[in-house]
Amino acid sequence: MVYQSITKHINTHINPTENDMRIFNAVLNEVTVSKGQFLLKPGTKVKNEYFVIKGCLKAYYIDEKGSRHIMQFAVENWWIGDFEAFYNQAPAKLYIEAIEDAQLLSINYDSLENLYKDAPIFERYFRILITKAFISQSKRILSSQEKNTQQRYLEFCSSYPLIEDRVPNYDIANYLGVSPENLSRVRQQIKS
Amino acid sequence: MVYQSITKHINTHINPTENDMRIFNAVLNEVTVSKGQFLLKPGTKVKNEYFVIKGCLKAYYIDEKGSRHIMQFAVENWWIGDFEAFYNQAPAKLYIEAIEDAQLLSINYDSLENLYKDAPIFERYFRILITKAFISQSKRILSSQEKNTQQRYLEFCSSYPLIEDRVPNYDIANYLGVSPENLSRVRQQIKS
DNA sequence: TATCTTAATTGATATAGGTCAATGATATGA
DNA sequence: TCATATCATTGACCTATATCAATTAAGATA
Repeated sequence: MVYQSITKHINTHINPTENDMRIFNAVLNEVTVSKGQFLLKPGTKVKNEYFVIKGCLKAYYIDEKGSRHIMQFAVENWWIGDFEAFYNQAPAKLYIEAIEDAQLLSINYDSLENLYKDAPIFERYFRILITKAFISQSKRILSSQEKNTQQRYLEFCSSYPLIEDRVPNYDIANYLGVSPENLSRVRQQIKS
Repeated sequence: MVYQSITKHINTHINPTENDMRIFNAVLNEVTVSKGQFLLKPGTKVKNEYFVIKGCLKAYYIDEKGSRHIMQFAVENWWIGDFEAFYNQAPAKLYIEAIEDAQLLSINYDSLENLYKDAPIFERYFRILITKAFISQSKRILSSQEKNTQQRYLEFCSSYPLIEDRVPNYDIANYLGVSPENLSRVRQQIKS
């Protein structure tokens, strides 16, 4: 059943009552998106954040020069969204695109605010999640300053083995902030 | 009085009762540190996070090669700490050093966990703060991928005018992940 | 004020990684 | 199965920035 994975995820972070969980499940909606399709495009108002039940997605920004920058990948049991736009209830800046057919649960902004009122323990759940996201972003910043492409690629592969073999190399290169040509050469070096 | 600035900061994010504030103020401790002194060094267990009442500080990491990487500056009304180590109750990886004589309020880990129990609205306060920190980190990552040194420097100056004229240029260069020589040349270009 | 230390600048050179272009290799879909 | 599009690799060349070294400027201290 679709709520199984998110229930498990929640229980690894907080201890909600059955009632808390009833309230929580009631605000979720099921969403599916097929490979290559978009969950979000820039300019549209960001109503939802998404929890991945099945599949693989990427969130990216396209700058004025037309260059793409992948902010985040998501696979099973990850949350994904345009966090800034969601938080500020502003138009999206990001694309969210399915790399594989995906099944998700969505929560919308107003429901979430109500949830915080009706079941405040979820304030804690999301505080913990955002804390962890903050910490991994800190590592990403440090890594990009401290390490060269090869070290960052190897680090990516060992940190996210479930992602590495499900997304194309040029997306990994992009996430790391290097050109696909450069990543290709680095991968050659690693082999030899 | 020392609690004035933090009380104001809290009230811009949440609406605590007087009792909530009493509980909160009771867990804070006053700390002072003079220019060049350390609030934290790697290896020591991270007991506290700090709110800046007065002064300017930097948090940085020194990697295996001996290179320094500034993760964060803090001036009045900012929180600073080794967030990862604090969250995991692990030994510090960061130095926190005063750039100016500083006056701070500290909150320790156990007190904070108790605070969440006794005055759960602070779960919301810190969720909001960490959300904002997450968003500005996202921007930092994007900026480092999308923009050259000059653009990043100008962006830094306009985003953090209160910091720009209080910290040395080589610290700004370091925060941006470029060499001081490079920043110096970029600053010349901007003038002309 | 003079001295010492720290920070900023400037010059010369090296290099990681970017860009452009072409070719190979895989997938995808009729 | 063949045709087409997508992705990965390779080569040649270029550029932003790093690094090393020296000099100048600005702060701090006695």
